Amino acid sequence: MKELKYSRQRESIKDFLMTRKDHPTAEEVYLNVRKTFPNISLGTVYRNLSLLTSIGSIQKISCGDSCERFDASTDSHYHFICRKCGCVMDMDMPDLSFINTLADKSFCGEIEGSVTYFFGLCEKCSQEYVDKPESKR
Amino acid sequence: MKELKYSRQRESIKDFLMTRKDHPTAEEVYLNVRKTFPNISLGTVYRNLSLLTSIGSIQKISCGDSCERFDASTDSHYHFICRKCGCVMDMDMPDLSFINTLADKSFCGEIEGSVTYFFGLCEKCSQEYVDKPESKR
DNA sequence: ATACGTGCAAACGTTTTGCACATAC
DNA sequence: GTATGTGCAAAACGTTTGCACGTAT
Repeated sequence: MKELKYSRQRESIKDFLMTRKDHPTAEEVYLNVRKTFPNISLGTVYRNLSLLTSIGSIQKISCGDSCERFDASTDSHYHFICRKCGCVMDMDMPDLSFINTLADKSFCGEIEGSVTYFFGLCEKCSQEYVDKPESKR
Repeated sequence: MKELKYSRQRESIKDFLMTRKDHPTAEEVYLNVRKTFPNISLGTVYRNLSLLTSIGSIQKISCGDSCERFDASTDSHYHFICRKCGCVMDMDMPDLSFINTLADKSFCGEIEGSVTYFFGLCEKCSQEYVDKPESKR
């Protein structure tokens, strides 16, 4: 069994993620943590992000984007992805886990869970659509 | 506006996808289409897969896996991913689009749609769990 | 003292792209 | 004839890994 030792870098990565409500990519984490640890390497960031994910301390979000994103809040919640600006936001909405029961009814294996992403236009981007004349969209 | 010209390679890619109910990766498409066009390049496969996706002729499935998968059936349906063998299967289950309405109620932007993936054990893998003694799992 | 973490750089797997040639129209 | 498609190879991209050194315990 592998023992977990403290590291300032790991703490700093986790701390940074906790300050953010958007969902930074590994690169963004790297650029920010570098302000505190100028010599930290991208490899270390990846290693720690994946370690933190595996111990359930953070959550990895795979949203069909080219790269993974990370979220310090690990309680189950839903994400929205804006098709225009690409931002990823938390949704504040009721639990949907009953769809797993629904799925199970017509499925022969074993449903353990599900992931749902919503997409569309975020508040800011949908405002722009309303404000601008069609020609400028 | 870019004009779309016929190509035998593209047709062959689409045809191959239509014969498959699992959801091949670009690599798998490449290996199979190569039986008909031994000189086809992986680049051509990627170019055509992304072109077919953009005209809505096929569907791209991003399931947090390392690579994208492609599906010739473009009507909205749900996918299941086995956490053990990694297979991706279609779900035969009722429409869930009402969750978009549900999401919209507590959201400030504009919900255009959603993607849901179910995960767990497929029929085959869940059978193995039942058959084998715990020590062999 | 020793196991675990780090920085660095090289390697990896997937996908994209620049180019000259081939093909559809 | 011309715009679009292709094959090839190189590059880009995000991510992982091997190694020697550093640090926590």
